[in-house]
Amino acid sequence: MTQRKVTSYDVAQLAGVSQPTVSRAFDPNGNINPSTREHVLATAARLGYQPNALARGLTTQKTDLVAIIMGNITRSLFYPKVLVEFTRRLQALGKQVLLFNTHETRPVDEILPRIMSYQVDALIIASSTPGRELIDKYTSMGTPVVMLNRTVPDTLANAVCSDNELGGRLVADALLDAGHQKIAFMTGVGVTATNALRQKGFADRLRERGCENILLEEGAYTYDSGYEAALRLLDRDNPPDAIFCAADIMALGTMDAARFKLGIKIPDELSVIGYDDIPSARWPTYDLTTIRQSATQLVETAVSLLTPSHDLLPTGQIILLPGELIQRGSARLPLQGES
Amino acid sequence: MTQRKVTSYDVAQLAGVSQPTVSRAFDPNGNINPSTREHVLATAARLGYQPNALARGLTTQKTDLVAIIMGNITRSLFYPKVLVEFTRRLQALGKQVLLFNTHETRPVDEILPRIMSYQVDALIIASSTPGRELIDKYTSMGTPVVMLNRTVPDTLANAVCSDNELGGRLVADALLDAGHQKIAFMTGVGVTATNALRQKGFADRLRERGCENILLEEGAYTYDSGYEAALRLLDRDNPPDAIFCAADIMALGTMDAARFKLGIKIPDELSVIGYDDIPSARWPTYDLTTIRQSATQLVETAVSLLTPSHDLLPTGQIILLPGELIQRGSARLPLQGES
DNA sequence: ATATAGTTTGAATCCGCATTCAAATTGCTT
DNA sequence: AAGCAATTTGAATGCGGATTCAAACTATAT
Repeated sequence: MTQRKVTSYDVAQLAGVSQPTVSRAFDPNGNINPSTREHVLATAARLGYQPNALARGLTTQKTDLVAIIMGNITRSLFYPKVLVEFTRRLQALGKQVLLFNTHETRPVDEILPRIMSYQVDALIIASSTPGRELIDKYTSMGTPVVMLNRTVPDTLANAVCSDNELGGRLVADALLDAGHQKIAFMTGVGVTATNALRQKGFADRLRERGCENILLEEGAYTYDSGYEAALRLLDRDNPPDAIFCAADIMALGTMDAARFKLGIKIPDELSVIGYDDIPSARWPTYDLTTIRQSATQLVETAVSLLTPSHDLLPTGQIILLPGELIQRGSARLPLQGES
Repeated sequence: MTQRKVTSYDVAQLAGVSQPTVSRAFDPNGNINPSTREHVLATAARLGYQPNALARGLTTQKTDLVAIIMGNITRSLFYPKVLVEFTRRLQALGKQVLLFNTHETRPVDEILPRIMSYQVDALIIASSTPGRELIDKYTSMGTPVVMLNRTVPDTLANAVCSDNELGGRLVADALLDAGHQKIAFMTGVGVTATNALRQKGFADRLRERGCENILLEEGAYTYDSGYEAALRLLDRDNPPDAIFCAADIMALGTMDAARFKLGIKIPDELSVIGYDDIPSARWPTYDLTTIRQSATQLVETAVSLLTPSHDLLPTGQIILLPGELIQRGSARLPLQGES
């Protein structure tokens, strides 16, 4: 039942060579006679031998493990998509993904040491924000750290972010161009950078164009919170005629609250715009106008930062990827200037 | 920049003890003087020492790594939920998750050896089906293997599944009770066991109650495929007045196709029932009647199979978890027998 | 045939920690 | 105070491969 694992010594013995030779056979750059390699590999295959990644990692100081740390990813399909893109790409590079979930009650900093004990080659942090000290500790020890859609000021780690501020500005322009006056912003929860930047770009641009009164309502990055926040926002004396939600998933809740609970017509009486372009955004029921944030592109960029093609890995870089306004049916279109 | 990692020898030296003593200080059951332990741990903390999990795994033959293998998980939030539940629970047990994605072009069996090279303590396979040989190889080597919602006949691995056949039967009863006659089933893609069992239970029960004509249409576990399949199904001479979709996500597509493309009223002219109870199912737009399959419960059960509280791990077990019909507004309710 | 450079190979060692086993220490008993 | 068990500790070793270095062998040049 419990047969011992096959080791390189077993293969060596059966193949009539020494253990280092087996090791070399499995090293693509190993100095070994091609015929010997062939023989060793054949023997290995016969025994079902597979090098022990732990032992290998111990000597080479390289594990091919990449840790991915994510917060709550089940609010919408955006982060699951990000996760899958990461694992696909990393697997293709021969890396394996060590996955961690941060919980409200279990902050990043507590689990980081546990992660690092596995000697991961790199660290990807998405949708949760670690403390600067730890980040810098690992970065300075030579472990590349890349944050996704989060930044930590004054750190050595790199970050790849959607240009949230630009996204906010794009939405502001779209709403003003469509002639909206009473405009609201539905925030995400907490002081996540993404949330704040989307709001900042949005508010800044509105003000630049002379719109000062922005209604604010707090959501929590969930459908339900969007639904509730929309009710609070719309069920008042002077309700907004346009709502920009910090995330698509809240926009969906907003639309449903408006349409089904309050009987408000979209986009005739209310424009709703989201952020992310999750799959449901283009379902006919919603047909949500939104800022597209490409998971593929974010991940691609993040991964490229991990492979130090540059000799010394860059530090403290923040790469901003521009989003794109996807105009669909949930928001009034810009006036054609025909008055 | 690249300072060497702190090892147990460094701690030992600074603490004035031997390396084994450091090791014992970190072992909760280690035979060590409490005061010595305290001193060692303090020194370790001062140096920022963290035991190397690789080295530890090499000697103990236990890595606290659990591999999770999943196929395409971004079609709906069901599998992301499963994944998050797994990582949460496993993390709580001190385990780490090694995540793998199977791709159409990259079958499970090819990546399994790579996974096993990391000496994972257990293997969880969801939404993709591996070959029996490999499964048995690892199981017999002492690595517990648990499959989720998949089974492989005649294998030593355990499986935890929603009782798909029962689910199908529940839906059949609900539709017949509501007086439906022209009933259709929308399949998932391929010969996944879940899909086939849902269909079997559904068809069997319909036949048992005298309904022989079941329309079949093939979907692919996506919103779009559900949309398309619904069009094919409804845009014919004698269209069904009830559709049971093998997954919620297809049911959503079906509803939108019916309502928005074909102008069919739900549930007055058409009943739609799904399977899973994903979050969107209870959004007001959809209000989808469905079979609830609890991710939490599936995961909980699967994890309990990994911790061999039983001395010898059970083999070849298939645990079926009953689903529950959640009646919402997308399907006509059962007639109250008032004729 | 002999010297020399280039290939291949194996013995020894290391990676960082856990564990075995014997030695040293401590505590109690009588 | 001697005797013995229970604690506590350290030296040595192993886990499974990678790597260094020197030895053995091959090929080429003179």
